[in-house]
Amino acid sequence: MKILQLHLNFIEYRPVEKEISLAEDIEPKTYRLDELVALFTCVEKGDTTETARRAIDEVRAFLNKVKVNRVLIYPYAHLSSDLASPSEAITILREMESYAKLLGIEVYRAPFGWCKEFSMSVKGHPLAEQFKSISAEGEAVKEEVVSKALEAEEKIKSYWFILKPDGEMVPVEKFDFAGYENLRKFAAYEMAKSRAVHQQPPHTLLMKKLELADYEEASDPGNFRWYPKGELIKSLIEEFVTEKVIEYGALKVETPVMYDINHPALASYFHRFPARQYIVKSEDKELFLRFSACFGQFLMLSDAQISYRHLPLKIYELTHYSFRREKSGELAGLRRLRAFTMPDCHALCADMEQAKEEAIKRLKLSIEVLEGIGLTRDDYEMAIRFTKDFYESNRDFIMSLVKIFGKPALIEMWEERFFYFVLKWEFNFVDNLDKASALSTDQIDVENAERYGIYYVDERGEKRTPLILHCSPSGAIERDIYALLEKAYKVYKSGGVPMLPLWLSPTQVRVIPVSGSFYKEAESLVREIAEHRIRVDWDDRPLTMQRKIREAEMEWIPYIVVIGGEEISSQLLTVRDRRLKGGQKLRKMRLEELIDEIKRETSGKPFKPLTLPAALSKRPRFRG
RNA sequence: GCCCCGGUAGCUUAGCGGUUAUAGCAGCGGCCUUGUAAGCCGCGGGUCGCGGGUUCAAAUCCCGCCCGGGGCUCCA
Repeated sequence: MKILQLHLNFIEYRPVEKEISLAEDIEPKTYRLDELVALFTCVEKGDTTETARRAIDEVRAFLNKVKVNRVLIYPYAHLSSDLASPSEAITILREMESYAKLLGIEVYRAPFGWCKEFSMSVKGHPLAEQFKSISAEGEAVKEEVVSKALEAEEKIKSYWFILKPDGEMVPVEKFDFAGYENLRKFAAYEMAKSRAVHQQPPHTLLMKKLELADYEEASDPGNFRWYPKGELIKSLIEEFVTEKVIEYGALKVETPVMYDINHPALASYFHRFPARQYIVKSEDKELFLRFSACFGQFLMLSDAQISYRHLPLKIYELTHYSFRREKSGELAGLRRLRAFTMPDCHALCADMEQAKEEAIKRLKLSIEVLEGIGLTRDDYEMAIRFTKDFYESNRDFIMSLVKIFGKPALIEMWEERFFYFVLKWEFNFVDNLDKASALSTDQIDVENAERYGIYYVDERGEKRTPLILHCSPSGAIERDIYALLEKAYKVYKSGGVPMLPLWLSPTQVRVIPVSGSFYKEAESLVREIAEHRIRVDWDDRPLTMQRKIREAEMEWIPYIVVIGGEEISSQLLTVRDRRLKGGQKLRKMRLEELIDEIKRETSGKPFKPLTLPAALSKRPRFRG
């Protein structure tokens, strides 16, 4: 017996005409049921009333789980090629019905032998769609989940290890995590993934308080608004990542954000995860919003003429945005969004040797990028995932990844390949709630070149399929900001002073005149500093100096310069340095020294002006 | 999507069946103006998330929806 079990919002069906003479008598009107579990049932040769009862026992366990007590038994022959005879089938279906009634289930049965039309709405939770195969012999009942991805997940067998930089591979349960607290948390999160935390993630409070970003109720959940300061930080990181990837040698392109659901090259991708897409209905077609830059770039590459001389060929796009309609309960501040900004760099490689060589370069690139953004190796943990086959023939390569990273890494090894890649690594940030999320990642893809018809021509003039690496050197930009804010909060929690890297601080220098009589001097100081491409502003509001300093500190401003009579007569500035503690906070320095110090510390990083007025009295408040 | 928790002024919040719904910060008006984390006085400001219901009476109780947080699950 085969049962397609669906948890429904509703179903409507209408018997249209009898298909066989044995068909049951019934009034041919429209029947409707709400909030139920439908059992599309196919009776096979060899099924008995015993099979029927066992099937209902199975179903009842599920009903308890989803707290539903209404069931529709719907004869559905299309699930098997080994059907029982109609008379047997009717008997068994009736047995299911009466046994279910006996168990106190509210049960309905659609008529057998009719051609019926029906429409229904299936619920969206992971257990809503299940396929059951109930055997006649009474052996264990198999339960399969219909979604291909979930099916793959079931088959997957993972073996977890810690790989040390010296090359030793230790099963996770035998590894001594002393001194590797962060790695322990990461491993625990990856392997168990169940942890009850009832706390607002700290970064969501900070993103509002610092006027960086906020929820936008008028949009879909997980689509954010960005205030001027947040937009500045975000676009600075975007530009930095882009500069680094271009320096690495990638070709920067731009591709559409939406694609035709019915395009042959994309259909298989789309239909694999239809519930995760945003759909846009246009005049005569349906389009889905991209969840990564893969399609656009692959379609472009499949039209390109590529020679082995061009390889490795690197292509890059910064997606504004990528869309993933994550389930509402999965969204979390800037950590998990439905619309996010994702650098995506692919590399076509001639063969595995070239792919490995290139992967090493990209690993180093990713470390540099995170370092530049302000995350050191203490802030993230490495995971490497691969198939057993790949491991056996590429041990040295895997070791070298860990050696470059320089800390023990979490290893997940799969018995067989069910994704499109043979290896992938990630850097994962562990936050204040002990949640881990991936930042940088790279994958070795052995499948998509063929699927998209991407070829290169080798030395002998023959068409060959390249390998494709998929790398995001920083991960989603929003997630980088999440990591910076969570890191700042960690510092704060342990008694330190939270701040952003100088090159990302919206205001780098705040000038505060001691009183109204020094506004002129303050303004000209601001002009002078701004000429050096430093983000400087000044507090011209009618408040006390103490108050202005307090507010500048609450904005995490790295340098606060107070200007009054002393500074003007001595030609020395009094600079309050956020990084210093207590009595040491105040430094006496010449203007040129301050400028030099800032230029030195921000060298190699992009600069953008803050799009807010330099005079604070002219600034609106976006929040509180 | 399901389960649990929450939503009161721009922000943080008191009130949790019974006068005209608290307060601080912010905003606006005025006063005050020299040394490193909150100067003083006054004035505005509320569809108590939205919709429905129960009640003589609802911010308060019930139902549905929206938004946020957490969990389940998932992350191509």
